[in-house]
Amino acid sequence: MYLFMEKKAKNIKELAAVLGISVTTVSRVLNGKADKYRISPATGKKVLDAAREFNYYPNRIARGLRLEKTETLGLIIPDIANPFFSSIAKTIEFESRRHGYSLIFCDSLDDIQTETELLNLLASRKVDGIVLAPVGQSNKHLMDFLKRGIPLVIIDRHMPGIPIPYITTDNYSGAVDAMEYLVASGHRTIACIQGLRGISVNNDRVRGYRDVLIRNGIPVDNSLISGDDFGEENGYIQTRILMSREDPPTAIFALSNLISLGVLRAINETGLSIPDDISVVAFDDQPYSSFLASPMTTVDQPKEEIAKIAVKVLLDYIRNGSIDMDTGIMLKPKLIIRKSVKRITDRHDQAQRPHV
Amino acid sequence: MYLFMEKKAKNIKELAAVLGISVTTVSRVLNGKADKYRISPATGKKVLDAAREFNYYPNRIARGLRLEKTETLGLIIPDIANPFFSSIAKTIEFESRRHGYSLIFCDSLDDIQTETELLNLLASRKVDGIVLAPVGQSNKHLMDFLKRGIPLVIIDRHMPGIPIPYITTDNYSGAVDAMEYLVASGHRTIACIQGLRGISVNNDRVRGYRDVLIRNGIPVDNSLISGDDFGEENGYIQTRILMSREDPPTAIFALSNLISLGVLRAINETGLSIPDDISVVAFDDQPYSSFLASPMTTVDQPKEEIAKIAVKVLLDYIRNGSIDMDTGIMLKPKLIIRKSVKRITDRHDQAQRPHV
DNA sequence: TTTATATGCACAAACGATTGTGCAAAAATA
DNA sequence: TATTTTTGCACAATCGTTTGTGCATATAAA
Repeated sequence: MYLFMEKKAKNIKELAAVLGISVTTVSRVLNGKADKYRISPATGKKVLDAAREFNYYPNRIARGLRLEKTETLGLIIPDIANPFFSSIAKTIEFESRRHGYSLIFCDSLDDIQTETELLNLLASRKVDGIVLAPVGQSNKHLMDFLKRGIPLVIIDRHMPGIPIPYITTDNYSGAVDAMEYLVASGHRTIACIQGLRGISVNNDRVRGYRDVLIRNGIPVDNSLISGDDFGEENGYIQTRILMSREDPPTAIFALSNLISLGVLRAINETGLSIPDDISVVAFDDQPYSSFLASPMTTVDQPKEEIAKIAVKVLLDYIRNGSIDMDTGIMLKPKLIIRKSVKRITDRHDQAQRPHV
Repeated sequence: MYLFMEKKAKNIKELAAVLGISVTTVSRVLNGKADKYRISPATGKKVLDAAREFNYYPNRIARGLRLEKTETLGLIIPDIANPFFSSIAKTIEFESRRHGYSLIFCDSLDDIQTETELLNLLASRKVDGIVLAPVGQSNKHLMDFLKRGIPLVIIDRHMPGIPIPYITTDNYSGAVDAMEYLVASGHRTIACIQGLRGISVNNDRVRGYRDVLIRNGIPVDNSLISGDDFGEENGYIQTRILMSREDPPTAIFALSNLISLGVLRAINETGLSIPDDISVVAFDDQPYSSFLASPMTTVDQPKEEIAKIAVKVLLDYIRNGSIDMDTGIMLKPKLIIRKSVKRITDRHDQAQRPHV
């Protein structure tokens, strides 16, 4: 009977009791402060051995209360089922844990109300800091949240004029690369299916789209810039509309991976094929991008870098209690060229394009 | 100046102070126990108003310490970047929050050592319960963990002979459906690229594969059952090997979505095409499955159901402090037929297949 | 008017850890 | 041996809640 009894200590008091010493000493040893408080090596060893033997793990809730830090970070993401975000979440969790932090994960369901509630929830749970991939255009709730003094960094988007550090893709540069490639391939009528208007991600990408056209002397046709949502459905609808025009585009620039899935569905249904009938470039590379009916040319965002840097910036913020609020990091994405863009022989003897 | 000062109460003491009443009363009102302790409605209203006005949110760490429950669940998953798991994670987070629980999310990186550490970490963080998608075959660490008395449910896999409730797909039935379809389409030489051997998920799927062959009078060729990992690379390698045989299979049954991506890569490289040269059926449907070069026929696991039921079972477990440890729920998957399987006209006048 | 009951709230302990300070005993110095 | 210094550890307060119990005052019953 006795043989099968697990030796256990459910709290530091029990552990101290079996050792016949005070909880103070046990705590100090366990926190590596034996030297600072002049605990003898003999006592130190006894404590360490006992902790192992009795399978003692400190109660981190109590610890959090006393230390006023929980070694926990919060992560709020609009949709974890979106591979772009799940990939970022993976790295954030890994990096956090590597630094001794756990992660409370929340999905805002792309809803700003939920996002607001989640921020408060994380605050009441006393996370030491938050990584937020914000939804929506409004940032009033963020301004309010700032007052609580909880370290916060933003990823994916940035909110101009609001003093919160951010780490994002250089969306402008990504769009420019993609568009230069399309233009270089001879395309002149290029549609742009955009996501949520008004947010930085979208603005920057659309700006890249326009600039490249202008720079190449191609008139910007606003009716070719359509859509208003990063989801699949939007991609589908806009493509159906675009392809029913009298002068359909020869190429579509889809501003998100989900949009591009919608584009594919519409093209499938229309019986067209990529790239022969229509060329497509999409933002955000995916593991399956190269296995699609026609392997997709994509703008690959540096997801891992974004996540790593976000955690690093956040931890600095936490440790120093402050940070340069102008911290804004934009990472260059990479154009991955596959087979979804057709090379068009140009009818006009196009003047030499100026280079970027 | 005064106008711009936010009214704040950082803890219940401050709030009680401005109201001129005791923290006891404040706490009771805030927890809806006004009646039980006969707080007058007037006082009750005062407290509620003040809480709102002073933007007071209780410190849930302190609460957790006192109540010995944190209203937090733990989730351990082998790879959040895998869409199968990210989709499950999304539902688990949503359902948890709906019931007032937050989620500490951990990625075990498919590593059993990490998984063990995470279990201890979550224990020391005093989560009220854990949903675990276990990695590896061994379950010794789970047996050890059980002694801690923390409610635990397992998803995706089940561990025979270990008293932990589980919720999984009925993998056997899914495999049977897929195989019956392949056989009905005239295939006789069907390869099976499996994942990690020895675990229930894999065993059950392989058993389904075998049983259907036997039931249809097709000899089981063990050399057609290959592979040992659920990853993409395994799918790739095994396909290359299979396709270089003298008698290559006419169909491949890929036992995971990642394996099927590897299969696609190999087939692509070999210059073959689906379904003309080779048919493919894969376990686990994905959002992009229908947009692949040839839309893939898949076994769709009831991810959302699994997640919902897992949370429900776990919460029951937590509330009752115990549960029937024989709880084991297997949900039927659904075969989604697309265009990756070729209908083969049978050379032999095959006898009527017995039906399931 | 006196006694019994109901009403409305506060005191103080507890949850499990950390830490400034204090106090013996041992060692070093005088 | 007497004094000072060092060594080794413990006391008790604290973090922000929750809650059993108790104590006045107000109301009802006698």
